[in-house]
Amino acid sequence: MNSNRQQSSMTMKDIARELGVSVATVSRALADSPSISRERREAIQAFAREHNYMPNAIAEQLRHSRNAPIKVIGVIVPEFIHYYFASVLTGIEQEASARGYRILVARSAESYEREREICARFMQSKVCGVIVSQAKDTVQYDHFERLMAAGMPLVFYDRICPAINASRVVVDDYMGTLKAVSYLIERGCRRIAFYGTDMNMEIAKNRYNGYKDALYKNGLRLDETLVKVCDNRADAERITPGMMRMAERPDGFFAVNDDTALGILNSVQHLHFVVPDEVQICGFTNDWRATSCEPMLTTVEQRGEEIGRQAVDVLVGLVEGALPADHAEKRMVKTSLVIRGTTK
Amino acid sequence: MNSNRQQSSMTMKDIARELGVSVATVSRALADSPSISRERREAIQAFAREHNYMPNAIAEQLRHSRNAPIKVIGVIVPEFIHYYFASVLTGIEQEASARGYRILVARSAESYEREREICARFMQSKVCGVIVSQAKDTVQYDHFERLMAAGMPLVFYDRICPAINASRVVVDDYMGTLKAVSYLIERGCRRIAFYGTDMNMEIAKNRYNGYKDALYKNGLRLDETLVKVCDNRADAERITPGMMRMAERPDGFFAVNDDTALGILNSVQHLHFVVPDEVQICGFTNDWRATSCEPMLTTVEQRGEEIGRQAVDVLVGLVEGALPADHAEKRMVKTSLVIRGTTK
DNA sequence: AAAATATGTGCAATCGTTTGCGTCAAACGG
DNA sequence: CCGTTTGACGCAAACGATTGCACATATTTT
Repeated sequence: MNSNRQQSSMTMKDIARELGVSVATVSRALADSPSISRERREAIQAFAREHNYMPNAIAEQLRHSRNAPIKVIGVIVPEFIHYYFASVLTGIEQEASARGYRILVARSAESYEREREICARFMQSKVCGVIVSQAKDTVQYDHFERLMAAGMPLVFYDRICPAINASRVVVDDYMGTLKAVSYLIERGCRRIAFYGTDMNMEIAKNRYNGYKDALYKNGLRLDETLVKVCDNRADAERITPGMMRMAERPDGFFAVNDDTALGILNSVQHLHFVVPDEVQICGFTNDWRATSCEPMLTTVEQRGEEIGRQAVDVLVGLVEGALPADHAEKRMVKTSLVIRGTTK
Repeated sequence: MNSNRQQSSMTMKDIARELGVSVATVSRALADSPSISRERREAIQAFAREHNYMPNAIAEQLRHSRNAPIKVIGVIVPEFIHYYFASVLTGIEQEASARGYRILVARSAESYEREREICARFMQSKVCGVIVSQAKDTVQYDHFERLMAAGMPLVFYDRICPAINASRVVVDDYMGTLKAVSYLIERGCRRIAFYGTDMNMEIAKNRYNGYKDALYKNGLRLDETLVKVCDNRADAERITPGMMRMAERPDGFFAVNDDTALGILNSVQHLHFVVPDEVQICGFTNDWRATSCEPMLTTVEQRGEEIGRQAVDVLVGLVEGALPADHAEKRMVKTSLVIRGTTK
């Protein structure tokens, strides 16, 4: 119905025509090439500035597509509203922008289907690489394999894909959990419950192993009745009362994320247990809510921003050739335990 | 040091050479043009599929730059980790992706300087339009004006720029606040405190007006000692105790966001006031933490996703010409009051 | 059998830049 | 005064895809 937008496209051709020179001269003048006479150069630059000429990035990219990479990174995030992913995204944006890259962002909504579509779109948008954390849903990896086969640099963060030998940046789940559970033991806990995610995600296994090893190293035995698949608040509130009514009730809880930990906290308080005197609780992430409960939550700081920055660092290395194309760089970011009121 | 990436670029030229035809024929064959013989067409298509050829988006865009817009939207967000902005971003991504657009995302970190740089980068990335919520820092608008002067469609959300007559999608701050404060009055509050942001942001004024009008309409008078500039938890915890020790202490609080409301809740509980019996509290946003406090927070649902979707709808309208280029579409998204435990 | 019509292809220009190479004039050395 | 160097610029090809037009065969019409 309506006319199309103008987008104020002043091109080199326009400048050339206006100043009666060739396009090549304009190009060189704007690139400050010494092979153009001072006067002309300055005249052209002045003219360009006045009419605020901006080079057409599309054309530049097309021209350079043989050698220079397009500085756009595709980023796939399961959800924006989770504190952890938002902080990773912050780190990614920060580092990318510092390195002169832009980011194309998409949300998988934890769905394999959407993840697939996004990969396809990234592929044909000619991004220079992809940074991704898998959807929970994802159990087949054809889309990632297709990217790799096409030579697209790929970096996983957090939720990695064990079946694919790609670069990855993860938090040190094992040590983080081991230290946290050790701390609970040190503070007097003897029966520590573990609320974890479905074991098909790599991070779930590592945290579980950290938990087990902390127990063993401290001479405690593993009681499987204390291990539950539970990774959200609602489930935690459903399961916890039963746990607390066991003959030998837990005196400590470790949860794979703060949402779950908060559910536990709420549950035990409703049952009139005193935290941390009777029950101690430790979460994982250190999100917003960890400081808005009473008492405040002891938790493992997951350092999302650092993970994001590292992911970009690896990807840019791959893209610019600092790292061999087929190299799979594996980095681990250290956690730290943030001690607050839910532990003694 | 290392060789450059391959990105497996199979071009039409490659197909043409391999099959001994011209590039034009390949182009037409892939476009399913009937002017190419059946056999050739199918042979070419098969070959392309097998070698998974993907059209070079860059080249396509360059070619179409005269008439077809580039389907990439630039999005500027102050912070990713705030629940509200994360939900707006979710809405933007969802609608954009549904309409076949991709989003280039950047974070201003509440800084005017960064906002400026981002605008410049978006400009030369040739995005088809920009969706932005201003940084708190921003008091001059030259960067936005430059975008508009260049004919770039621009849509503000949430924090609009009153000095610029651009399209905008905002939440109904006035009515949201009016309804919330009216509800507090209905539940028995007579002295309601208002914690608001610095009044140079449009949303702050509107919420304040909603507060005032709710008071007047219910025959209460405005007491300026109950109005504070305070928009975060730390400040709320600093200010609130003083308020509660006033001769005539407030019996209700309205805060411009949930973070602040939670600070109030925490403060008054430490002073051993019972919520909601002695003090009632209402926030604004309905973020994650609103359900992880005790009692849970009554708050105004801000519907970030809807705002994001509407913003994309307006922008796409502008880009594709459904709306006149110079039209400034102003939309308002209705809020709803979510009643929980901090009110009677 | 000549002319008109299909049918299937290729040529070349185009989008906006970049860049190797050629050109042309002025200046220089001898 | 002629050959060579130098400086300043233009020509044209290239990046990958699209498309109007021309061209060459076949097929049909008079």
